[in-house]
Order: sequence, then structure tokens, then C-alpha cells
Amino acid sequence: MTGQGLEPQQLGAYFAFAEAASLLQHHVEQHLRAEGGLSYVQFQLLARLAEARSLTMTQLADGVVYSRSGLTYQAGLLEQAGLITRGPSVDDERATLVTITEEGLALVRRILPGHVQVVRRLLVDPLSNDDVRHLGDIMSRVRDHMRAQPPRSAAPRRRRAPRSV
Amino acid sequence: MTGQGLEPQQLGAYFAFAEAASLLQHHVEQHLRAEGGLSYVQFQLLARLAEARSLTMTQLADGVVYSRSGLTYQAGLLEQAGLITRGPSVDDERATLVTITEEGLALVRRILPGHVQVVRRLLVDPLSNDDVRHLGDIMSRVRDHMRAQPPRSAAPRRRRAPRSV
DNA sequence: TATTGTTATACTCTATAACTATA
DNA sequence: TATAGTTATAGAGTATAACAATA
Repeated sequence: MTGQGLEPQQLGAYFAFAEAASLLQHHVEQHLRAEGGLSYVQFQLLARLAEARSLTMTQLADGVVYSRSGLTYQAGLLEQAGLITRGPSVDDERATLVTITEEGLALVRRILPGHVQVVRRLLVDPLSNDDVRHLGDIMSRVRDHMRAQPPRSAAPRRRRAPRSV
Repeated sequence: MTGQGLEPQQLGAYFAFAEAASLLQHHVEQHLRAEGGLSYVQFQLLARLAEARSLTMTQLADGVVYSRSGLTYQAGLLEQAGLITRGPSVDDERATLVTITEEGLALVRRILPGHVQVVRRLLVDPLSNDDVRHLGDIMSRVRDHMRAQPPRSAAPRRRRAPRSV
């Protein structure tokens, strides 16, 4: 049964979680921009491609971007910068296959160590090994639970409520 | 000693944390916009004011917004919408005192239950009481550790690296 | 001199709707 | 018909720099 409110402890956990995530993201973004001229989204896209080498737009979008056109926009920037290329897919001629270039790989390799160091310094250092294990376990479950929820990245096309403020 | 890389387990915890935070934020934003026509930032500002009634711009900015002008912009919107008022401070005539209106309070009261329910459904429900306690503890420590790091909200005024992509 | 806040401006990013093409 | 991707467009948001006023 999904109850009503939240206990103070639960609310506190939520607030701490939200602020920690916001702070970490802000620090990481500053580092990525200063070090590689990339936004967080751009870095995530490149990091995925660094592992997979080639992905379709839809595969690339999943979990990173919440609209199709948003990915097209970012892919356009990354292609202009020579970090990726886009070409047709042989399996499915509707699809666009995105491939990381040597320059893209080089950029990821150059930035990644510093990125990891920021994460270590801000997130890992203040925690014990046990904490980190717990955090990974808890967050994996929460993530999987949310992934199973309705709205996903490039899936269905829905409306949007207007901003009233 | 702050070491070099991160173990797979540590990296996994970071990825799960980052994705869970992104997903939660996205769901919460959708709810806030649909239910109250507010962005997440706007809701955070109002929620703070609902508790404190009155805060200076600097106090209000802390932990929510990372630039002064960004807060001025948001405060302008909230004031236009009749949710807050801005006036001079008696203690410090440089300061602007932001006060939430009855309408602002009513809006927060109307939205908060649904907001809490989203957080419960997505973050709290898949966790045990023990998990939640752990999460709160871990995140509080991480948050405090990051708060103690150099860059803070409306503090010093620094440069920004150009976007190269 | 340092701090508080605003303004002007430029830019990044996101998302909806309409469209093309292939499955 | 459904899916993959692009384009056009409009709007929201952010941040830097320059500025005015008070401490």
C-alpha cells in the first residue's frame, strides 16, 4: 500500500539526496566545461559512444535525453566539432548510426581521468567502502524501479503542460 | 590520500546515483509543472519561503541557484505571478526581503502532497526503512562535504570557460 | 573596498508540432 | 500504421559583465 505523506526521516533523506545530486552535477559540469568544453549531456553521449563505438540515435538517447529533437541538436553540435559522425544504418534504413571519431575518443580519454577524480573527491572520499557498496545497491534498485515506470526517453510523444509562472 | 581512479564498484555507485537522480528530477519536474505550473527551481524557492516566510535574496539563493541574476529572474516571475513580494530590508538597506504571499502559501500547500507522493512512490517505496535511514545518512555526509568545498551559490564572481562544442 | 541586488545581453538548451522516409 | 530521425520554432533558463546603492 502506498501511504500518504513521508516521515521526517524519509523527507530528510530525499532533501539530502536531491541537494547532493545537484551539487555533484554542478561541480562535474564545471569540470567538464573547463577541461573539455563539453556539457554534461554531451559528455554522457560521448562516453557511451566511447564504449560502444556505434549506436543508433534511439539507443544513444535512452536514459540521457528526453526528447528526440534534443538529441538531434546535440548530435549536430558533436558532429560539427568532429567528435562523431552520422551515417545510415544497414540493418534498418530508417535509423541513423552514430559513430565516435578518433578525435572524440581522444577527447574522452583526455577528460575521463579528471572527471573520475572529481567524482572521487566529492562523492567517494567522504564515504567508507561499506557506504559506497550500500549506495550502489540502493541507487541501483531505485533506478531500476524508476526505469520501469511509464515515461521514458524517446518513447511516446506526449503533450506538455504550459508554464503558468 | 586521494588516489587515482575508481574501482568498478565505486564507478557503478556513481552511475546509479547519477541516473537515479536524473530520473527522479525529471519525474518531479513533470509533476510540478502539470500540477502547479512551476519549475523545480521555482518550487524550491517557494518551499523555502513557505517555511521561513521571509528571506533575503542571498539567503534564498543559497543552495538552489548558482548565480545572482538567475535568482533575480526567477523572483521576477514569482512576483509577477503574485506568489511573492519583494521589499527593502530594515536591517540592511542593501538587501531585498522576499516574502511569500497568501497565494504563494496556498499554492505550496496545494502542490506539496502530490509532490511528496511522487517522491514516496519513486524513491521511498522501493526501499526498506533501513535503506532510507542509510541513504539519508550517506547523502547528508556527501552534501556537507560538498558544501564545504570552494564554489558556492551567490558567493564569489568567477569566470566561465567557453563552450567549445 | 566589499557586498547586495538589478539590468542588459547573449547564448544554451529543451520540447512540441509538422514532416519525410522506411518497416 | 508505427517507428526513426530531422527541421522549424518558440520559450525557458542561465550566466557574465556592467552598474547603482549601501556597509
